[in-house]
Amino acid sequence: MAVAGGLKERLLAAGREILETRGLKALSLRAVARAAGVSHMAPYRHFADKDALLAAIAARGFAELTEAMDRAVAGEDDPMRRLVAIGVAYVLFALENPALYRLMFGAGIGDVARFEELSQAGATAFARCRDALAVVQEEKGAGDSGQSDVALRNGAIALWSLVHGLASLAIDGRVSLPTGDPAATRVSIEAILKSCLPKV
Amino acid sequence: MAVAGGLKERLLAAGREILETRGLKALSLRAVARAAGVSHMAPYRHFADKDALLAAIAARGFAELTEAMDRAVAGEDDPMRRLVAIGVAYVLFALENPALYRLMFGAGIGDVARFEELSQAGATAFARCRDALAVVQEEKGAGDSGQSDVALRNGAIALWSLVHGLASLAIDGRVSLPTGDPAATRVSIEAILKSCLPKV
DNA sequence: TGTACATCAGTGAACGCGCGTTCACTGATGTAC
DNA sequence: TGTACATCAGTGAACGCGCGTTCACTGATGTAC
Repeated sequence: MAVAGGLKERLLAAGREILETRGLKALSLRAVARAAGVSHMAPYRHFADKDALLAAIAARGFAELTEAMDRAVAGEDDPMRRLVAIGVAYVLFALENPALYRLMFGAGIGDVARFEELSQAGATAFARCRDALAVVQEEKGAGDSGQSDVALRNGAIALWSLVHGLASLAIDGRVSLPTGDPAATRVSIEAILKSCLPKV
Repeated sequence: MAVAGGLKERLLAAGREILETRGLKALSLRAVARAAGVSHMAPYRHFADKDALLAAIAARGFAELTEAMDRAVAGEDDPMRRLVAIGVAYVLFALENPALYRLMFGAGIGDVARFEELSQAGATAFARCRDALAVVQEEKGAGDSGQSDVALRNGAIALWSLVHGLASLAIDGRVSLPTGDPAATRVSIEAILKSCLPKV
């Protein structure tokens, strides 16, 4: 039963599907195999074990998130506006893929540290935030030098914390954002992020 | 076998213990009963089901977190310093109780919304952050009025996002903070938080 | 003071469940000579 | 062109596991009369 794309791709797609329709708890190896129309042992041809399959799905999630951030800044030149656009895109991605987002941060995976591909994909997404912040900081403090490396590192961690925290709280229902109108959601996220972002 | 404190308290304590020593996955109803030295059915005398037990443990966690923040600001009068102290205490609490912290935000609980006690305890903790921020904002913009309610709401959500995000990223190993020396940990958290907090 | 009954905390056997993983296999495809 | 063998993706039965929950129970304590 060799369908176009190969079983590996089909398993990853089936996993994504289960994740968003039935949640993290339903994402078992057997359920994924079932959804892909294959015996429950077939996934072992492509993944060492269950966690390897989950980690691969999570890594794809980070790649998608990175793409979403890239799309959000396309055609925008102002550094501060780019930074805000990235933050908004980040939170929106989490809102649209809540279970995937949780999986990306290790929920349900035994030992996250095993999977280099996953931490790399996460680092790439983080780098988008950090780079956008760097441009804003350069523009602001054009004159000073010295300890700006530390300032960038701390600022980047704070920025990531801010968007990750808001995304998590919103997903877990601890903070409620307007959900009906997409534009209203964006405006609301933007207002929250701006209340913490460096003024320009 | 009626030991001082009652079985309910012992079950909650046993749950806390398992959580920190063996993690969230090991926190089953049967394991808690076992650790409390009681049959696996005994917990049903005190909790409707497994999730009710977990939610009770989580609610205690929020109460502890609130206490930790209160201790952190005791004897400190400067509003901005109070705000930072609360943030640092928040993140430190999460670092010291990672599995409990995850449980507090619903990890492993089927339907968090069922448990009013839990969401109340969370709201109380959140209120500590919001109130500390309110004092800072009052002091800053003593003259203006008008839409400060919205500004406070957004600022409080951003502040909570910031500390929750940093706590989560640190717990999940996505951000590494100095762990050996407690003082160094504090300094590091403070530096990160300050790079995002309103300047005074 | 004694008897009969109700309440209540905890017991322990049993259930059905889906899980991850093992094992030995089938059957198609590729390759060496 | 044909034969023998290796490789490889997927199969399906079977395993042992711990789980949450059901059920009928035991034995101690409280209470009414």
